[in-house]
Amino acid sequence: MRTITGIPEGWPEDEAAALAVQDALRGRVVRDETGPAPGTGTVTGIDVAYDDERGVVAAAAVVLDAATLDVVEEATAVGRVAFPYVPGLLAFREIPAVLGALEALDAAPGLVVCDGYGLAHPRRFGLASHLGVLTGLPTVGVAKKPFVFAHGEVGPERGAAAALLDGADEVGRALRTRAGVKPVYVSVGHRVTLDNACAHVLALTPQFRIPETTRRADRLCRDALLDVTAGWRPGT
DNA sequence: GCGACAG
DNA sequence: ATCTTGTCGC
Repeated sequence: MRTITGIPEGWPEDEAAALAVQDALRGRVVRDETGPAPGTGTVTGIDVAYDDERGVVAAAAVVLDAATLDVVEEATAVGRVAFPYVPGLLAFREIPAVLGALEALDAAPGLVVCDGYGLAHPRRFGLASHLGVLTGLPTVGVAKKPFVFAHGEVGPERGAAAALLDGADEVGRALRTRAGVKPVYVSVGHRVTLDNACAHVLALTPQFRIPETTRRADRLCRDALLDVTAGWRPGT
C-alpha cells in the first residue's frame, strides 16, 4: 500500500526549533528493556529516498519474518520534504514520511531497524531514538559510516565489534557483519539493549554487510520515488 | 577560528 | 541522500 503524507502540525521549521524538540524528547528513551528476541516475530526495515530538486520524499517500511527473513508486508509513503539535511537533525527530514509508511502497515512491526544512529548521536537522540519515542516501538539504528564517536580496531571476523563510548557509557558498537568487510555502526534506538541489537543485526546479515531489512526498504523506497517522479511536470 | 559531519 | 564511467572480482 502507498499513502501520501503531509508534514505533521507543529513540525520544526528551523534548526533552533528542532534542537528544542530533541531536548524535550531525549529523556523519554527507554534503555532498560531487552527488546524482542532475535529470530522470533517480525523485524521491520525503514528507509527513505529523496528528490531534492522536486522536494519529494518517499519512505518504505518492509516487515520481515525474523526467522526466515521472508517479506511479510510492504508499505510506502510519499510526500514533500519536511526539513533540510543537517548532520545531527536527520530525524526531522526522515520521520514524517517514515511515520506514514509505518501507519500503513497491517502487520505488527516488531523491532524497527533504522538507517542511521540512535544514542550514538551528538545529543544522544538520533533518528532511531526519535522514531522509537514517537511510536513507542523498539528501534535500533544501523549506520554505514562513522559519525561522532571513534572506536578501536575491529577484529577481521564476522561478529567482531568495538565499542562506541560516550565517556563510560557504551552508546553503540562498530560491528563486523562480514569477514574482511567494513563494519556497520549499531546503536540503541529505544526499548532494546545494545547486546540484543547487535544479535539482531547479525541475524539480519547472513549474506551481506547491510541488514536484509534496510536492503529491502532501500530498494522499495527508491522504486516508490521513481513512480512519483516519472512523468513529473514542472510546476508541482 | 577551522574542518568534519548519519542520510 | 544523489550524480555517475569504468573497472576489478566472483
